[in-house]
Amino acid sequence: MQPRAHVTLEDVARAADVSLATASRALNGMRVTPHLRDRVLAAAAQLAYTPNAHARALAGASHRTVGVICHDVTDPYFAAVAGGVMRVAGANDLLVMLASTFRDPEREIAYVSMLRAERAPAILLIGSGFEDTRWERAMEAELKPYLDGGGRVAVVSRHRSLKVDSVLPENRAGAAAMARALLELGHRRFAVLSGPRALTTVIDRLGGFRDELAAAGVTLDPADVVEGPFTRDGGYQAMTDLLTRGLDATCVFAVTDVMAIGAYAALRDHGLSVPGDVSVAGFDDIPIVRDLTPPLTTVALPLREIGEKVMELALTENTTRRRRILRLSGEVVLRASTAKVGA
Amino acid sequence: MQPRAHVTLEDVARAADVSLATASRALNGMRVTPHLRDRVLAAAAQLAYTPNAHARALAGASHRTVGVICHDVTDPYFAAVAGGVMRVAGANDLLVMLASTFRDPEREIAYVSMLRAERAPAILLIGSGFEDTRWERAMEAELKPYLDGGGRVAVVSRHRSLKVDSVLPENRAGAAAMARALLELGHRRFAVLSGPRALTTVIDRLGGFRDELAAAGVTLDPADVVEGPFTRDGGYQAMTDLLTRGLDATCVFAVTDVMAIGAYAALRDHGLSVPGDVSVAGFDDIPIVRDLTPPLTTVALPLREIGEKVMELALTENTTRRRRILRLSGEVVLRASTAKVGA
DNA sequence: CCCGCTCCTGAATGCGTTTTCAGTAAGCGC
DNA sequence: GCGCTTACTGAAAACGCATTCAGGAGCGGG
Repeated sequence: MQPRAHVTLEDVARAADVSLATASRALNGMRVTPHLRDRVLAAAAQLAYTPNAHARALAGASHRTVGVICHDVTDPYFAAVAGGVMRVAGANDLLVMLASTFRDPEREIAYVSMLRAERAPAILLIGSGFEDTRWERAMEAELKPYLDGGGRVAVVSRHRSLKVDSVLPENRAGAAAMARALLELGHRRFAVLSGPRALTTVIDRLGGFRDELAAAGVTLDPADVVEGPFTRDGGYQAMTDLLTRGLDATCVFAVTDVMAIGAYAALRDHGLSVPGDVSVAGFDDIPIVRDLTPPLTTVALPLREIGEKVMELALTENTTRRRRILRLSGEVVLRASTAKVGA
Repeated sequence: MQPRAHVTLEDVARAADVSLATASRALNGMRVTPHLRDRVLAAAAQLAYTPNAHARALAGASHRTVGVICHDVTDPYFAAVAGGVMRVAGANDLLVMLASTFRDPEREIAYVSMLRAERAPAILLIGSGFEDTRWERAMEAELKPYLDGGGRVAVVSRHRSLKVDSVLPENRAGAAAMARALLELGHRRFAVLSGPRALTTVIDRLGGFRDELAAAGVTLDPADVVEGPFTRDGGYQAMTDLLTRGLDATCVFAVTDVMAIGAYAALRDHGLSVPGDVSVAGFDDIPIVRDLTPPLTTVALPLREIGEKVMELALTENTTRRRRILRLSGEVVLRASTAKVGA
């Protein structure tokens, strides 16, 4: 009763009593006598035939499975971006091979290699890269032959480290705008919850924030910048460190919403209220932050659009002479987590 | 300067001056004279050779890309489960083809078909199915030839609709336990924020909750059960409906944490406090709910483990005579969103 | 010193499609 | 009715790799 492991085109051709070539053409909508086409289609349906994508890819038909590599599928930031990626993929009948590195650079490179083996026509890298470390070199070495082989690569937030088409949130400008907004609320003493300093995203957000403060004559003491991983617990830990050491600031800027969520928890555990005792601001505007109490002031990035754009970048030919860079700006959204000083 | 589109095994063999067969064996770690093996490996490295996964799959080597279909990549519930799936996939050198149906049953079936074409050795379906509708019939029809062809299917929360290996949260028992916990707090008048009633998950959670109340002599008026999509906005809308129509209950049970988040927002917008004016309970224990204000009382499911188990199910041969069902129980976690009545 | 066995190697085959190429039947104009 | 073009069809090659099969070299035992 066990049917053949797989129904092949040959089975369909035989059932329809035509040649392989004709069956193939009928199934692919090329010109075939209606009479024969119907017979082939009927046979295919009857046998529940599904073309073998591998054979098809081998034989030269373009294949429709792109690769996406992210740091952590679990992260709300990525989830939001992935939403955009998936919508565009779905609209183009593409399948997405998704890999989560869980922030292990070694795995990231291994995944590129696997995606290369799959002959994915495009690879998307989502999440910020390291600035100038051996990992980025290795990544470039891995990507080079892929690009040479006609593969397309598009990235989010890795403009510095990788010279490929990219979607780039205006991290620097966004952080600067946030600095201005906070200064306007009267804040003068700041603390920053920073992510790993080697990440380009951190460099830009931190730099933009600090420079804007400096322009207003406010200096950010390096001791008030605490570093932690880009996670909720990273934010919790960083905020706790700050509190233990004696927090002097009236306002805390977390370079990431997810870290801000951790900061909220740490502050609550220390009996401090937001924004009563200290104002908190984040960056990204992941969906959940508007449902926090208080809703988080943040730099709103068009997360879903970022995903859509990076996928579109990977899907369209680059006709320009240079790599394409799409800069998407963020917008400061003031919510209840930040208050006027003295108010 | 444009290198060959792709370096093939033949190129490597030629460069190493050995036969194709030897090159293949050397690369796959089969017995080959060390001298030759080194030459092949060196040539491969030098040419940046990457085996073509399609050719490999065609030639009969098992291929390592499994398929996962979910309702919405954007949903925190799925993100948490996906975390587990991805960990196990990573540990087994598997690539995951991920498809998000965005709750369109038609797309779900289309994706199964695509995954079938990709000859994925396993397909995972994550998220609850419909009870007994034409979609599930169509799904079964699509899955049948796949299973017959040796494909493996494992699902989460679809035990009724699909007769395949499954991981099954104890929805009914969990909801019953929650009912008991809430009764114990003194609540007698309840409202429920329900998802689409055709979903097995809803049937079980709602049923478990209602039956347990009934057992305690408390009846749940159908008018107090409001239905909405399994989303934050669905919860917001359902809660708002309830409030507009005049909320009589002291406690609201949302069949999903995500819906509870919407309920929080609706309550806040109506100037009601949780749990002062009304207690709220959820289901799932997605990570964010412990950072809500107040932290949400919920039925904690081992989300990541669910993902790990379903992947393991799909990866291991079913040696038993019947389909395997892994029941994972949830545990009521009382947090600050529920209060004693009259306290 | 020869036979037989073991261990490797290389040539050839097959996997399921697409696509080229050649061939055949039909259709058209004269 | 004949020659030419057009429109399909079928046979066969190619895609890149794993693997089977047969042959050859090396080795030990008799």
